[in-house]
Amino acid sequence: MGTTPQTGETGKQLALTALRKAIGAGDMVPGQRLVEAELAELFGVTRASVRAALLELTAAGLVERVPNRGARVRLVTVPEAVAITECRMVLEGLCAAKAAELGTDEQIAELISLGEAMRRAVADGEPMKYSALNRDLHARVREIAAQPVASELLDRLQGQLVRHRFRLALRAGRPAKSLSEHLAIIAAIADRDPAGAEAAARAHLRSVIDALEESDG
Amino acid sequence: MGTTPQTGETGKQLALTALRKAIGAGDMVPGQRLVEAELAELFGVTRASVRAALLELTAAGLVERVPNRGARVRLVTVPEAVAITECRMVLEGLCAAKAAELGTDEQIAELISLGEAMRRAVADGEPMKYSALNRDLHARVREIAAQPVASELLDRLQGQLVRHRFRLALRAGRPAKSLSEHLAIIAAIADRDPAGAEAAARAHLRSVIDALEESDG
DNA sequence: GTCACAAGGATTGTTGACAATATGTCCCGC
DNA sequence: GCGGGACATATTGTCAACAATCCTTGTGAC
Repeated sequence: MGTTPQTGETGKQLALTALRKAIGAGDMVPGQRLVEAELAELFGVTRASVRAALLELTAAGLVERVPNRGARVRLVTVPEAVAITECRMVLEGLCAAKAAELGTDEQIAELISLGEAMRRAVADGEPMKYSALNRDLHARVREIAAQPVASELLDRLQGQLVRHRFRLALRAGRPAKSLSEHLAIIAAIADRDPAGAEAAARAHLRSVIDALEESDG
Repeated sequence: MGTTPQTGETGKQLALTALRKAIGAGDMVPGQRLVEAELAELFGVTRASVRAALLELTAAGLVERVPNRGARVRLVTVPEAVAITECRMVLEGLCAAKAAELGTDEQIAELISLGEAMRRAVADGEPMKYSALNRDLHARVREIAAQPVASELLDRLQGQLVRHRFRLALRAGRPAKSLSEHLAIIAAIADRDPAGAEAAARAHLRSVIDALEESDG
């Protein structure tokens, strides 16, 4: 879903994916000006396409636009990242509770095996693999919760944190702490305990917030 | 904030406010096609402005767009309204808890007087005034909570519910129930009790969800 | 030396025309 | 009578040129 860079895309879609990738990869640093004409030439599309893409990214919260002064890559400060994560906290809590309510046996078995894979990744010292599994787990929980609205909001919030999440994954000792929190979420969902699942999800993101606040600078 | 129809607006802003108003007022019914050229002539702006406005409204969740087939007013089903309200529930819970934490004495005094005004509005049988005060209260709580991120998400969600909220306000007996729930939220915030405020806010929106589900059709 | 002001340059916002795409219809073959 | 394919139409997506706006820089008066 996230990665569909089909060749036959329309100009706007092309500009959109290109810009998303560039911002995510850090090629465009926060605060950098995004001049429509430059981007148009860079991506080989017209200014109108770039313009549409910039509008969409503005709505997604990735770029900032001032009426007659242009667009810049949005800078997400640490306090803002904390506020975003607080919202994620309650929304993921909602999803975890719903998942505990609605999950089928097979879905829960999948979650458990995902948890096992995460445990192995940490044991083997593969932070990148762990990070990928981490995303899988959150996505899976949201899918089970069958809450498209919450899921969309979470996507939106997540999109603004690419830079911070990247920094966080590299902190020593973080994966081990994160792992036990994730396993607690899985256990509560497996127990069909909505309140417990919500509490576990919240505890996890509270811990992410603490880590964020320590790492300011 | 919501109503700024300044005359000197740019074309896109003009189209945006006009479309918002038209959809909110019900002039454009859900499912209705929104043809760019028609709207452009109707509002006296160019197609590009209408286009930009439609993109923004799509991001806001008010209209639906399929790539080469145009835009329609988005239809929000009752189950979807429930899902939206569930998200509101946890986010407003977060804001209420934060408000209980951060509110100054004056701010809390304001909330209490707002609650008094609501009580009077119900006693006097003025549902419209009550509804306005209701919006004021929620806005005020969010302002005290100082959570721009959550606030923005709530705005977005609220925007999709205009039609349903309208129907809900007219239900008999609803204001009285709603009033006591609101007073409970205010009391918990005044007691500086974050957990209690969150629980009260959740209880309130849970009751809204129940009312929504009863009123399907 | 500093402030006010005006010209210049760069960038966004707008306009109208053009191309691409999807839908609906009609006719033809079976 | 029914299904399939080509045409006509309506609508969106794209393009290049124009107008409006804002920032910068340079100049002159005090």
